[in-house]
Amino acid sequence: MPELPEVETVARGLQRQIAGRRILSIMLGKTDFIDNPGEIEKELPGRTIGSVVRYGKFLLLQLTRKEDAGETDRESALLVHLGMTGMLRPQPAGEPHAKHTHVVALLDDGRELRYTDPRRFGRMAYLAGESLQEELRRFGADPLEAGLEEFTAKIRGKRARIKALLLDQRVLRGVGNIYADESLWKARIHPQRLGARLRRKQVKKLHRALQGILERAIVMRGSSIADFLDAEGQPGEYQRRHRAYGREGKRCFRCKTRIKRVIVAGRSSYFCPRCQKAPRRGKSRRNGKQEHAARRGKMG
DNA sequence: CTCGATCCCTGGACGC
DNA sequence: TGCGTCCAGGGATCGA
Repeated sequence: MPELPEVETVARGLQRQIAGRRILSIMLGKTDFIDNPGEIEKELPGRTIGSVVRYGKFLLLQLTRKEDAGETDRESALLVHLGMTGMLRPQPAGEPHAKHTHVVALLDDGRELRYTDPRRFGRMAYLAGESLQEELRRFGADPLEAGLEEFTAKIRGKRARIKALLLDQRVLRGVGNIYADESLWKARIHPQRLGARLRRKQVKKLHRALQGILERAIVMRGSSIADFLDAEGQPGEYQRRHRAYGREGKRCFRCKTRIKRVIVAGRSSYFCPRCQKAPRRGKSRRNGKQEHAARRGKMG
C-alpha cells in the first residue's frame, strides 16, 4: 500500500525516467477511477512532463505546453493516487500490457507510461489553474516539512484519536496505516489516545519518530508488503524493519510482549499493549479490561 | 467535530 | 483442482 515513502520512491524514479518526455497520445481502459477521463484524453497529448513530485500520497506530474522544460508552466498537472494497488511505470511500447492496465501514455521516446491498478482504489485527475491549487489546499502539512510547533498544534488541537489524526490527510498528508503504527510504536503511544490529551513530550517524541521512520523508509525505497513496486519495478525493503505493523501475535522488539491488533478509525492497528498504554477508560465501549498497572513511560 | 457503517474492487488465504 | 466465502484497505459519503 503506497504511502509517503513508497510514493516518494516512485516519484523519484519517474522524475529520473520520464521528466522531459512529451506525451504523444493517451489510451484509456477502465476509467471509473478517473475524475475527468475526457479531459485527460484531450489535454495530455502534446504536453511535456516537466517534473514529477510527490504531494502527500499523490504523484504530481507537472505538465508544460512547450517541449522546452525551461518554460515551467506549473499551471497544469496530472494527479495520480496509487490507492492500494496502483502502479505507474514506463515500459517499452513493445511489451505486452499487464492485466489491469487502465491508462497508457505513449511517450516521445518510444516508451509507454502505464498505470495498472487491479482494485482501482486509486485516483487520477487532470487539473489546471485554480482547480489544481484548490485541490492541493485540501490537504494538510507534509509530515517531513512540518516543524514541531506546527505538528504539535495539529495534534493537540484535535480531540480525535491519534491514529485517526495521523491517517487524516487533511491534518497531515502522506501518512498511512503502516507508518502511523510504526511511529506510534516507536513513540510508545497507544493508537486510541486522544490527540488533545497527549503531553507535549509525547507529541515531540511522535514527531521525531514519524520523521525518522519516514526518512529511513524512503532510503530503503518503501515497504513492499503486498506487491508494491516502484517506477523501476523494484520492491522496497522497509518491510523488514516493521516493528508493529502486521505483527499481530509476534513479540514486541522491546519487551517481548505479544503485539495486538485492534480496529481504530476503521483500520487495523498493531501495537504493543505493554509499551503503548491504553488511555484511561475514555468514551470507548466496555472494552473489557486488559491492563491495569500504569507504569510511567520513562521520561526521555 | 468526530465516529461508525457502508461501498468501491480484486486477489489471496482458507475451508471443503 | 476448483469453488465459495471472508477479508484487507484509502477514501468518499452519509447518518448519528
